[in-house]
Amino acid sequence: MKNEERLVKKITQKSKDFSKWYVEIIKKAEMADYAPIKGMMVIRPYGFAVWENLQNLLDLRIKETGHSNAYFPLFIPESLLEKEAEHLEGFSPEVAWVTHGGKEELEERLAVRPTSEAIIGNMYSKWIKSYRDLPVLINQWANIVRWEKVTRPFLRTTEFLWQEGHTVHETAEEAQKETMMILELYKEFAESELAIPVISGIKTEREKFAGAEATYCVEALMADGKALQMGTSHFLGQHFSKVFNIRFEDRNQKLQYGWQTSWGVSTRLIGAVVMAHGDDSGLKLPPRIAPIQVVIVPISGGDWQKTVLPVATRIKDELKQAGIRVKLDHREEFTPGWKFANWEMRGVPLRIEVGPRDIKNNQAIAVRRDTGDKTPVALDELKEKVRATLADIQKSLLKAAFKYQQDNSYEVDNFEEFKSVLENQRGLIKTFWCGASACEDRIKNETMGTIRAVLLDKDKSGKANGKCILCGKETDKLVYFARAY
RNA sequence: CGGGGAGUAGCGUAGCUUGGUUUAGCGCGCCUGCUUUGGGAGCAGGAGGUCGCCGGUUCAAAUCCGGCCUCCCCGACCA
Repeated sequence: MKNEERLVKKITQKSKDFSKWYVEIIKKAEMADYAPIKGMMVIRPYGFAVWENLQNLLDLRIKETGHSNAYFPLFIPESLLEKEAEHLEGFSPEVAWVTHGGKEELEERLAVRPTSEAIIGNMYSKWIKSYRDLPVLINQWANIVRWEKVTRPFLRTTEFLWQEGHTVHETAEEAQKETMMILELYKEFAESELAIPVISGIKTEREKFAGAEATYCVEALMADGKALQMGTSHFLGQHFSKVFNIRFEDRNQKLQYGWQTSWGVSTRLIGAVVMAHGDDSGLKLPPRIAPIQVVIVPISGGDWQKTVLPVATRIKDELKQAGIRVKLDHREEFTPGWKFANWEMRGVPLRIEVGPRDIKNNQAIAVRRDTGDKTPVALDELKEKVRATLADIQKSLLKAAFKYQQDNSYEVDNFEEFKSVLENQRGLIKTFWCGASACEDRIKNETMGTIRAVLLDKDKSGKANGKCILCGKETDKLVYFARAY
């Protein structure tokens, strides 16, 4: 008990003030820091290393499914952004404009991209002439600027990093298939790499991407009971191809407009990882994306440099050779206890302690960040044990997050109960909705709950019909409600 | 964007109401030395500040006034 108190003495408790806890962890773990411009942050090396790991793992999947990376301009001429009316209307409140080059005012304002459909559509119209040019499967990793009014590190920042895929297909079916394939890819990625279980579905008219025919999404439930959108996959139909004139001659020698998709995930995912797994001692990073998977803390004291350090160094080399991201913390200016707490703050999944006692027994102590379990491990089994434990930590983080999601999911069918859940427990509410924007709006006004996703048929598991939670009308739309970020 | 709160050393803060007693104080951290080191070490000595920025009032401003910037909370808006 006393130990636990000491561990948490410097951090705001997660349960007491979630948003303060969140910001504090991000700053203390040196993930990010505020920049002197509203809503902008610096992603510090430790945070950026998480992003790089996450990026590599996702990039691999994007390429495995046939896409290539490219890079398009940061600026979009106003005339291009204006072409798709809904798109412009949706984004115009958040666009940052460049009006001058040096001292001269520009003839035409340039938007700093809030997303790249317009500039990419413009280029695609030049590149696509025949069905033989299709499909076009391009992704770009880029920065985006949206002038948001309320910002929070990683979750919503004025500038953020993301990937955006932009594809063009011969047929609606093929584009639809791509949209769904990416949705599944995001879901699999979130669960197996970030250890965050997600729900998926389609957005309502109100919530869909400006200019899309349909928006599909993956959403996760955070520790404060609010939902966070983790990624979106849009079926764009021919909205953009018509205004950007992306036409091709099809197999029957007829001119046709291309069918498009776009999809993206951002640095927001880092915020999701922080919120989903962290606790009162700091971050808990899933081993798959942790910049440091194993930290070795030698117990200093006496002639440790001659006895303990060589063994610790040997362990480091062995693990490194096995492809494990390992760090040996041999700093003399800090005591072991301080290092324990510090690496816990940074969310390193596994700690290995080596001291004089261990050396006598030819062992080391392995301590898990997720459970706190301490286990002696024989030195000659260490490599295999570490590998297995990291895999197990990855699994158990997902399991714990999944349990949380289950424990905070509700199925209700009367509005009073619905209101009470959103007011008190929060969490995800599965219920029926008639499909009318009027009901959606009223529910939002009265409860602050929004429809995060309309379940796809395949996820409904037998529940075909029910009554709208608000108006009682018979409907087949099963939806997830939640308060959202 | 509206309402409320805040900004003093790397972090947390006292001082502000009632301007001068402050050479701006304290805790943690930092530096040096010695002793320590299995859950945030101890002692001794030391360094570190344009009091968010700009301007005004005054003999005198961290303190009073105005403008601006940034952060937090509540709402509106929004991927």
